Parts: sequence; C-alpha cells; structure tokens
Amino acid sequence: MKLDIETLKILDLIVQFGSFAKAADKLGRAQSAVSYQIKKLEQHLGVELFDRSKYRAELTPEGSAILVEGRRLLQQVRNLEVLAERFSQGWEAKLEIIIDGALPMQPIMRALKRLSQMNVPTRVRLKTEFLSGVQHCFDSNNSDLMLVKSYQSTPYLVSRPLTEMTTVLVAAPEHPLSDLKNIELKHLHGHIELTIADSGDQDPNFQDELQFGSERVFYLSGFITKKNAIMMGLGFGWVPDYLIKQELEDRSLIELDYMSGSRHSFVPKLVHSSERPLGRAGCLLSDLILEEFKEPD
Amino acid sequence: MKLDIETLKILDLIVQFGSFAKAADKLGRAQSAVSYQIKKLEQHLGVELFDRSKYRAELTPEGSAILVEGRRLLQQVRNLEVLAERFSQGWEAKLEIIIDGALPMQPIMRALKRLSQMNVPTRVRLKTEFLSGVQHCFDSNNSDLMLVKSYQSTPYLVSRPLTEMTTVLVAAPEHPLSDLKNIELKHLHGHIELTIADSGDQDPNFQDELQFGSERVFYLSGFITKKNAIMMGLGFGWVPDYLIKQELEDRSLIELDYMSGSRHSFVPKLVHSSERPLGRAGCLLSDLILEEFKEPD
DNA sequence: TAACACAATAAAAAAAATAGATGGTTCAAA
DNA sequence: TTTGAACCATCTATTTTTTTTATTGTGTTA
Repeated sequence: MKLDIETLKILDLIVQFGSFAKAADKLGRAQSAVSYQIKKLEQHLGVELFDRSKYRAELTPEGSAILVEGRRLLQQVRNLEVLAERFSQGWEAKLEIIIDGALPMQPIMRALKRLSQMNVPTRVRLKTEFLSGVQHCFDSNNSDLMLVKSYQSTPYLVSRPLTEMTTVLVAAPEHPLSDLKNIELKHLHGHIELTIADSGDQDPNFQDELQFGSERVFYLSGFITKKNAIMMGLGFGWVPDYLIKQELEDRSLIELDYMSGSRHSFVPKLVHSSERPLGRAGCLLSDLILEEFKEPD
Repeated sequence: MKLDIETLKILDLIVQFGSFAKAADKLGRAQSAVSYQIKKLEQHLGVELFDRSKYRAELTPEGSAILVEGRRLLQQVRNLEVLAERFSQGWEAKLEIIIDGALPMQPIMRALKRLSQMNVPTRVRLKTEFLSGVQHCFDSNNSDLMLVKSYQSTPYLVSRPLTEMTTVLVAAPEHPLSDLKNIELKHLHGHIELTIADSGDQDPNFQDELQFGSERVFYLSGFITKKNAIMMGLGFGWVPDYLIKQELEDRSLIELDYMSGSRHSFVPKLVHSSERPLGRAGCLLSDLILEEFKEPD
C-alpha cells in the first residue's frame, strides 16, 4: 500500500470543484473510482480527510493540512516532469567547459549569464586551466567544450576560431628593461621571467612557445597574480592586452622594445570533440560565446 | 500514464545498491518487475535514465539529475506521511484559543513555546478578546479553549481553575483621587473611569461587574493602553497587579483608598466545551498552561 | 571454459482500478 | 409536502496494470 500522486491530484480536484462527482467528471472517471481512491488514501494515511456527516463531503482540518502538503508535492512532481521534458527535448544534463586562464573571463561569464536567463536546465561546470593543462583536463574529464590559445589537433577535435587576441611583453617602469632600446634575447636572459605554471603536463621539458628560457623563471598561477608581480617590478613577461589596456595607457606598465616583436597575436579556439557531440545547451552556449567574443571587452 | 512515487523509490534503490537485481531483492520483488517499472518511468519521462551499453546499467547524467529531484520528492512524501501519522495518533490539525486580555500573556507564551518544542503538528491560533467578547468568540468560532476571568456557565462547558489573580484600583500620583482618604463611590463619580471596551457584546447595557457607573467613562482597547492612560493622569481604573508591580513599588501609580476595597481577586478559568473534546494537543497545552500559571511571572 | 551475475522480454497469474448499478442521504424548487 | 436532482457509499463485473515465472543473451570472473 503506497501513496499515489494521482490520488493527491484527485483530492485537489475535489476541493477545487466542490464534490466527488464533479472531480470524477473532470477526470473523465466514474464517481465510484474517486470514492474508492479517497477511501484508499484515507486508509493509507490513517486520517479522515472528509467529513461525510454533512450533505456535501467537506474537508476536515486534517484533510486541509494534508491537502496543503499534497499540493506542494504536486508542484514538485510537475517540476520533475518539466525537467524531464527539457532533457527529452535535447537539453543535456551537464556541460563541462575548460578554459585557458589566458583568455578573458568576461565574455564567457556574459555568455553563461545569457544561457541561464534562457531557463536552460543544464548544469554548467566551468574550469580554468593553463596551457597544456586545458587539453589534458578536457581529455581526461571527457569535457564538452574547451576554450584554448592553442591545442594538439586530433581527428575528432572540431574547432571554431574566436576573435584574435594579443599578448604584450611588458615590465614595470622602474624595471631596467623598460628603459632599454632594441632589446635582444640575451638581454632578457639576465632578468627574471614571470610565467604561468602549466597546469597540465607534469613533464618539466614542456615549455610554452613564448617562453624565453631565462635562467630564472618564476611560475605563477593566474594572470592577475602575474600582472601584479610584474607591476611590483619582480620581472618581465607576456600579459594579454585586455588585462593591461589601462596600465599601458597611463604607463604604469611599459611595453618592452623587444627586437623580435613585443606583441604576439593568437586566435583562441572553441573546441569540442565529435566523439561527444554537443547537446542543445552546448551548441547554444558555443554560439553565445562566439558572439560575446566579438563584442569589445 | 502517470508518475509513480514507488518507482522513484525503486530508482533510488537501484542506484543505492548498484543493480536492478539487488534493488528487486531489497524490495522482495522479481527483477523483471524492476525492469518493467524503470522502463515505464523512462517512457513516461521520455528520458533514458540508465545507460545499458555497459555490463552494469549505470545512471546517465539525465538520470542522475532526475534522481536528485526524485529523492527530494521522496523526502516530501515522507514528510506528508509523518504528518498524517501524527494526526492519526490523535494530534488535532488546529487548535484555537481565545484569551481574555486582562490575563497575563507570558505564561501562555511560555506554554506555547514548550508545545512547539515538542514537535506537535497542530497549528495553534491565539486570539485576544475582552470580557464577554471572549465567550462570544469562543462560541461563534467553535474554538477549542478559552482563558477567561469569568464566563456564562452552560452544561457543556468544562473549566479548570488557574491561580488566583488580583486587579488593583489605581490612579497617577498627580490625580486628585490619589491623595484622598476613605474614598466612596460618590467621589469616584466625579472622575473619568478608564475601562476596557467589551469586545463581544454590542449591547451597551452590558457592564463589567467592576464598572462604577461614572458619568464619564473612557473605553480603551487593551491593558497596556489603559495603564498608559492612567499613568498619564487621564483617569482612574482597575489594572491587573502583574502589570503594575513595579509602578506600585516606586509609586508612579497609586492604589486608591477605596472604602469598598481597592483590590479585587478572581480566579481565571481554562474552559473548553465537552461538545468539542480536546485533542491530544489541546490536552497537552491545557496542562502546560496550568503549569505555567503556577510559576511566578 | 564454466559458473555466475546482470538485464530484457514474453506469457501467465495476480492485484488493483474502473465502470456501472443500486441505495440512502440531503437539498431545493414546485 | 412532494418531487427531482445532486451527493456519496458500496457492490459486482470488467478492464487495466503489475508481478511472477521462465527464458534468453551478454558480459564478468574464477
């Protein structure tokens, strides 16, 4: 003997329409079926829900309290069914995205916000990794999307280019390199290079293509830390331009006069695996991210 | 085709014990019954809950999300059943108490607090009325309990005495009556008497037994207002002693030297009707109130 | 490879829900 | 007051749903 959702719906209808018979009518069932269900519910709960002493059966105070709880329950059932319907319409249950810490968060956040405003049932998980760590995480977690500076291509990976971005080689104004003209690689080697620690590869041989191979390299975690370290005069390093627009303008950071080029452009890519096709939310979010990256930061 | 609570329980068990077969075992049903129910649930929701491609059927991400919702639902069902069980154990759904505003609220509040701490499912409604208004309200609302200074006895009303209380005839120190010795009724008639408006009877003939019949009577609502009015020197009147203990002591209120007695004691009664026998919460609360009234305020 | 655990399926059996009929109320209008 | 309508409980036959039993296929493990 078990509690039946359908019976709670019947209870609700009876109260709503005022009689067993009318509720039966609304349900397209015989009145005896309604009587039977209510009786069964009463027996199950051990509570008299209706007072039959009067002409029209009317709710007892206990029945009223049960009805309130029952309605809450019905609402929750509806929620569950809506959730299921969303899933069956192609919305995936979860969506994991790995993003390279070098890329700006703002457009992603804006895209996620827009996604959430569309009442999408998908639970989004966002992780930040650095350099090869992004792809490593993407592969080992079977993530759905990654946003990378660059990646190791495989036959399954599908990528869409985002708008081009630039990193700038900078140092603090008081740093010796800031005043130097025509800087060559050998000059750089005498100073501390600040770099983001690769979050993926344990292999210390792996190096960022932009790394100079100075004797002293500081590994930091995250570009905000890196920017701060550079501004404190700890060393020099590459920083995404969107992070230091203001600082370059008011010259609290100096772009180094590096002979081989103090700017390095790259096109971030939005990548997913054709082995794990994107669901509806994944496609939608991809489009949103693409859009947001076109906007100025 | 409708959502079945029992099936959610099955879903829960499968995940909990790791296989359809074990869940069936725990339920004391055949494994095929579990298969059938899950299949039905999947069809109803239009969502694949388990991934059968592997040896052990394992939850899909969608299934996992549904399970979370389902468990919440199950908890709510349990709540509903607990509520029903309480009712069937004799706890009434609601309990309405009318109390005379002349009586101290503190003991009642303490009793209600203790009741609520006992996890009683009953919803308590407390109303304050004055004089005949208490009984009037009790009768017309079919209330469960009333706490009165006095009441019109009928064969059905059952009462329990509480501890004796006292009202005192007082005025402000600057009031002319305060300095008068051996006050008689005629002296009182020259001043404003402050009285609580009877909240019940519309009939203006009805008078509180303690009312003096002065020419000018001010009707107030509530003893706090009355006390304030007296302290402001507006007039004289009867006030329950528990309200003015401090004021009598520091002589910011003066007990009048009324010849026929400046103190009037009465025994408040806790009353219910044998036509509406008290439920478990009513009995319990009665006892608690009795107890609390024995404590000093 | 054999024994085992797991899940899907089909068919039969059991259980539960429903419709339809009947009877006893109460209510409201004639 | 009578009469008819609306109400709900209850009974039985019928239909629908659920469960069991038995079987098959597949993957795992000893």
